[in-house]
Amino acid sequence: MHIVVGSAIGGVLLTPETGDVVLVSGEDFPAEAARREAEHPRWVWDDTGRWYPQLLAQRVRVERCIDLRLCHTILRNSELTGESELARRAPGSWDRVPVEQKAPDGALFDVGDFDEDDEPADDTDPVAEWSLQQAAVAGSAEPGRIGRLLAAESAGALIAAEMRFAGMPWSAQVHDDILVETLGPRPKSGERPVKLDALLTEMRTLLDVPDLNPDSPNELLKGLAKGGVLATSTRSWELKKIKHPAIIPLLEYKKLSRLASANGWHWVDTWVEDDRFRPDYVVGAAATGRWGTDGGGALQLPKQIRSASVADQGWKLVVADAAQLEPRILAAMAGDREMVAAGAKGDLYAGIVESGTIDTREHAKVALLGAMYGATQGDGGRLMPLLAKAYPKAIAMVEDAARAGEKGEIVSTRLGRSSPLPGERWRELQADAYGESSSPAAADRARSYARGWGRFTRNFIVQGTAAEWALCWMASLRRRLTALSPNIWFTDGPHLVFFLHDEVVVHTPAELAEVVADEVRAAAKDAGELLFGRLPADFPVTVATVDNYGQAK
DNA sequence: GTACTGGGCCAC
DNA sequence: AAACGTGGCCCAGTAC
Repeated sequence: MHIVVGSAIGGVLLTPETGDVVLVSGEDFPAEAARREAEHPRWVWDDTGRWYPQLLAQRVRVERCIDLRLCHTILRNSELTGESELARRAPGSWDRVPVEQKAPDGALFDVGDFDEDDEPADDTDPVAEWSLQQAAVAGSAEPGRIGRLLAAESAGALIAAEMRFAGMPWSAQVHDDILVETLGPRPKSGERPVKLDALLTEMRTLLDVPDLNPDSPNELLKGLAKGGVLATSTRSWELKKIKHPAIIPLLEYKKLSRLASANGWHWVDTWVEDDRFRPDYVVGAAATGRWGTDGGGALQLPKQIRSASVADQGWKLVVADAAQLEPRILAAMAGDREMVAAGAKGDLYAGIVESGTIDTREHAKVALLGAMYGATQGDGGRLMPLLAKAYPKAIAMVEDAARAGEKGEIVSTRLGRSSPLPGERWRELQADAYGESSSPAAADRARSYARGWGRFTRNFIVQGTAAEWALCWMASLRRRLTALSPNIWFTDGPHLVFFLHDEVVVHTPAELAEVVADEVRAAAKDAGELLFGRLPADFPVTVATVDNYGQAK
């Protein structure tokens, strides 16, 4: 049973699969949704971010949905549905950025101005779009796979909205303590924290450059030169190679100033309210299906401040991450039983060493990462060929994906998310390299761009399939957590509060922490089966039950 | 003032 | 050791 939700003059139009179409006022919509949720429908709407927050605000939670815009994007691009009517149509309103989303710098996209020549949009009816999508799935060679992807993506949209609603526990007080400890007391605006100031004074003295400006790479380079330090750039790892007493306070300065600017007092003021951190998750932000965030920098919470995420009194954080997820995805996807076996004992890299393929764990790691990223130099590039001998199936799969990308072809994940085509400029460059007026330089450049796109497609299939695994993991975990404490509002029981590629955090009453940990593991098993059936591939998760996020790992 | 780019660095 | 994928964010510098 599904119910399509659309807006109409006078309110919200509900179109159930069977039964009458109903118009309810916007005000009555949450109550009506709550009433119908009892029958466990799948809600079908254009953008989860447009409908679900108002439901959550009225304490209405839904079990299942289809996010038409997210699904539209997948279906338009997927190789599995390339022949569908939906994919063959000219771009329309479903291919546009939804009106709520913001452009960089905070300006709103004006959807009306998207294309001046466009007719007024006549394709916005969600019922019609839903029919097209169902037809696309039904006509696909792999309806099961693509269908699972759409369900998982939509579950992700619900989870993103719920995590935003719940917020991640965040103690402004503990965060402030960390800042005071490392930087000194909060300075007046425009002033440097005292510890940064002391480091600057020390640098200036050691270099004998009283006007050294450490905040501009250009100025810093000049200042270092004036003090007799010849650096080619101001990157930390470059500076580390230089032996000079001023380098030590400089590196410390860079570290502290990063903390102050990215996650300092201003960050807390902006992103933490009522001891909750609420980033805006963007489902499917990356082409690979990985999520992004809009504001708050939730993709890059430095380890330094994670201990400020503190569970409520009587509650715990259950922090779980999938161990070596991407290489395991690679092994399972390729059906490489040797590589799967290497990971069976828990540490895949150690398993590779044990098999006699590569000498040390560290080498095994860079070689495998190199295979997935397309390393050509250093240890990764050098050692990767050893893997090709021991694990031909796995390595052939990523190599094939790279070759396809170099030719400008599409590659796809396990469930059928497909890579975009390279841009206009990329094609021009390739065409120029074969044209009559081609020069050796143009050919070199074309080859270099081709290899670049090959690295993207090589990584796409692994990163994208790992993102699918993570979506399935979370979707299953969400169901399981709800089942643990049914009939109560979800933030009063164990619930997801954070997600980062291969890691989740659940905020839970302490007495349920152990059960939650079991459910996290069980959900990982579900995810493996959803993607790979009964193939004997393990996706172990490490689980830590802690009082604050900093204690995990 | 706003828009854009590159440098640098954080996360996975 | 530092080149090899996906992001976000802050800052400085520059163009308008």
